[in-house]
Parts: sequence; structure tokens; C-alpha cells
Amino acid sequence: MIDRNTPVLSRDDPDAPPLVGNIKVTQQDWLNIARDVLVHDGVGELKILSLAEKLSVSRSSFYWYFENRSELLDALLTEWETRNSQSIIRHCELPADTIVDAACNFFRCFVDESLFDSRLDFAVREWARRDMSVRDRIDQADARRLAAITAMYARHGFAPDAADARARVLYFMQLGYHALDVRETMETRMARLPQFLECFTGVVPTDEVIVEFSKFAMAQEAAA
Amino acid sequence: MIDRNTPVLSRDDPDAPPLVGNIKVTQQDWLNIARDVLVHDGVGELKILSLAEKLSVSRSSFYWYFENRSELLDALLTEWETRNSQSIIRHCELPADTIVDAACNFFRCFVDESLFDSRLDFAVREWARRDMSVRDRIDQADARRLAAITAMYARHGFAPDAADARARVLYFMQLGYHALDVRETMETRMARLPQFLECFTGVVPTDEVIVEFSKFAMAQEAAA
DNA sequence: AACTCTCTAGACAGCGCTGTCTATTGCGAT
DNA sequence: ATCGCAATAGACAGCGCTGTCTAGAGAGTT
Repeated sequence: MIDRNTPVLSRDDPDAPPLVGNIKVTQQDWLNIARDVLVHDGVGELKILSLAEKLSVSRSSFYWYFENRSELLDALLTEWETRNSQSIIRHCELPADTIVDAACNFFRCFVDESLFDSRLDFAVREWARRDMSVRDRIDQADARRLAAITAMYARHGFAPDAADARARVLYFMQLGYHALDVRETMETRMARLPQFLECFTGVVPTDEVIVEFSKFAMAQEAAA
Repeated sequence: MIDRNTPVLSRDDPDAPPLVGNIKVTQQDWLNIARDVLVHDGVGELKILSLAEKLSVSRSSFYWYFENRSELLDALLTEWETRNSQSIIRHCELPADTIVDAACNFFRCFVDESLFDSRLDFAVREWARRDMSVRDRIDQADARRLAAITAMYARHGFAPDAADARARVLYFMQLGYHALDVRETMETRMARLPQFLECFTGVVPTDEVIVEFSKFAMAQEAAA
């Protein structure tokens, strides 16, 4: 769980341990800035020079923390890998009385940005299109996520074939939504929730479920 | 409709008009190579130098056909815009007896790569994340495509709300599928078709429809 | 054969980026 | 205070890319 209010740089973070000696930035600072650039500009635009400028630090200082550029990229990928799939898998495993409740649990990841950073996911996906080793890792991530969603459907009585198909529709649809990078209010997004849930589960959701989830989603929007 | 067997370079195309004088490449050759690089390596890797090397032509020759790099990018974007949305919109407008048939028409675009180049679409989408003018254009494209799909559902008796939701599920799901860049045989893909069609239309498809579409899809796979 | 027009090649300046090397800073320990 | 050490700064070579400028090549025209 990422606290959105934590500053990116540890020198701006009152809770972080003080930087002793001649230290201006930490390795994590480089990583945080790098992740930011990866998300906004892509791996191709990830230049040590520009990171140094953003950190107001000499470019050569970078080489104290990392052997070279590719070591930084490896670290970023590892960070993504250990973090981003976890939310989805855990939320799929959450206990739920009905498949509709379970689907809502899944949706929580995509409504709360602190649970799943879709922009980071797409940045890595883009990166994977040009780097086969990254490609391998994201394929594994997708497989694990899909397996978790499929198991969720299976637990609620769906036959293997149906669970597999529904899992794909649910996962692909969420990714597609974020691929479009739609900008809309949570209210208009929630207006489609009943229809969506019916598509995904084959069950007409109760008003109670809709109201509860909308409340959660609106709270997330307000917090962001 | 793009003929996949047409060579990328006009000098390799026996049907192309002969290159008179000292001509080695055409403007379209530059565009074709550039589109290829855009798809595979992203807009950031689109270097005039590397294009020239791929064309076995001097780099400075580029400046005869284009003012500068950004003029090439504009041309690429215009090409995409006039081409890629058209297939979807037309296939949505195709006459269909049932909503299941209509959905199958839609699917044809995503099974036949000559109708819709999903990799190009994602390359432009990635580009749009870093360039607001591109972003505006892809937003328009998405809006037009979604409107066409929504109208398709509406023609088959879906209420406005339902048509809107179903259109989104269908379109987002297809984009999500391609976002994952799944590599699987058409056979395994078609095995999920009945389940998918039921999710998207709410109607259990007849065997006849499944068989007919699978035949079309398999033929596409064989041609590719 | 000379002329023209279109396209191409090669050389140049300039810049942004990488990685290396050496020098310097500032705190903590002795 | 001074020494050691962790971290930073600045200078350098080298490379890849852009855009410009000038010369040259190859076909059609007369």
C-alpha cells in the first residue's frame, strides 16, 4: 500500500532518516524519479542526465548508486514486479458471498490508484514490446493475475471454461479501459457499474452492492 | 484493405512504377519504414539515421522528401487516422440479422490484421501519452469508434444505457486483449468464442455462427 | 553533347547523452 | 585537528543524432 502523501525525495520527507555527511539524495530517490519518468515519458526517455537535473544533483553522482543505466532499469523492473501484481491477486482471493461481491473486490484495485498503478503497468508493457527479457516477465505477471481471477470465478461455481472466459473478459476489459486513458468523473464511471457487473457475472447486481461500491469509489476520487 | 504481400519498398515491388533518374526510394518508402519502426520501437526510437540505414540511402536524402523529422511524424499520424478507425466503423455498420452476427462482424477487424493494425494503434496510443496533440486525435478516434459500436447495439434493440455499457465492454476488452500482446493459436482463441459472445451480447450463440466465424478466423491465420 | 531537373552523397557544426577519471566536500570517528 | 570515508562535482573523450550546405549522379529534353 503506497502512501500518496509521501514526498518523492527523502530530503523532502520529514519522516525519513536524516541524510548524514555530504549526502543529497538516496538510491531510492533515483528510483522514484526514474519510475516517474518511466511512467510519463517511457523507458526511451529515461536519461541519467535529466534525472540528475530533476534531483538537482550532478549526473556523475548517479554512478555511485548504480553501475550504469541498465542496472537502474533492472531495479525499476524488479520493483514493479514485486509490487503491481500483488494487489490484484490479493483482492481476487478476498472472501466474498457472491460473484458480484467478488467482482467488486477486483474492481477496487482499479479504482484506488494506490493499489494498482495502471500507468506504470502500461509503461512496463510498452517497454516489453521492445525488450524480450521484460516481455517474459510481464507475460508471467499476466499469467499469475489471470490465474487468480479465474480461480475467483471457479470458487463461485463457474465451470472451468466459463471461469476462464469470464476472467479474460474482466481483466482485458480493465486493461483496455486504462489503455484508453479515459478521463471522466467517478460519477459517470459508476453510472455504468450495474450494466458492467451484469456483463461480467451474468447476475443482476443488487442496489445495495452498487451503492456500497460507489461510496468506496467516490471516496477514492476525493482522496486523489 | 492492405495487401500484406506488397513489399515495403517500391524498388522491390514489381507492380510499382519504375523509379526514373537517380531515384532510389520514394516518400512512401520513408513512411513505410517509419511506420514499421514506430510500431516496433516506438516514436522515441524513430531516428532519421536508422531509417536511412534501413533504406540503404544517405541520411540527407530524407530532407528532400520531408522538411524535418516532425513533418514525417505528422504524416504518419495522418495516415493512421485516416486508415485505422475506418475498418471498425464500417464493420459495425454492416447489416446483421442478430446482435451475435453483428458482434462477429466487429470481431473480424481484430482477427484480420489487414483490417486493423493493433500494434500500430498501441504505438500511437503510447505516443499520445507524451504528446498532447496526438492525445487529442486518438481521443477523437476512440469516441468515433465507440459511437459506432454503441449504435450497433442500439440497432439491435438495446436500451441506450445497455448499448453504451456493452459497447465499452466490447471495445475495451479487445484493446485489453491486444495490450497483453497474447501469442496463441487461432484455435485456442476460437475455443473461447461462444463464452465471449454470450458475455458481450447476453445471447447464447448458435453453433452455426461459431463455425462460420471460426472458419473465417482460421483462414486469416493461415494467410498470415 | 550540352542542359536541366530531381534526387543522392558526403562533409560539417552543433548538441545531448554516456561512462570514466580526478578532485573536492562535509560529516563522523579517533 | 585531522584523518577516513561516503557522496558529489566537474572535466574529458567519445558517440549518435540532427539539420545544413555543397557537390555530384543519372535520367529525360533539346
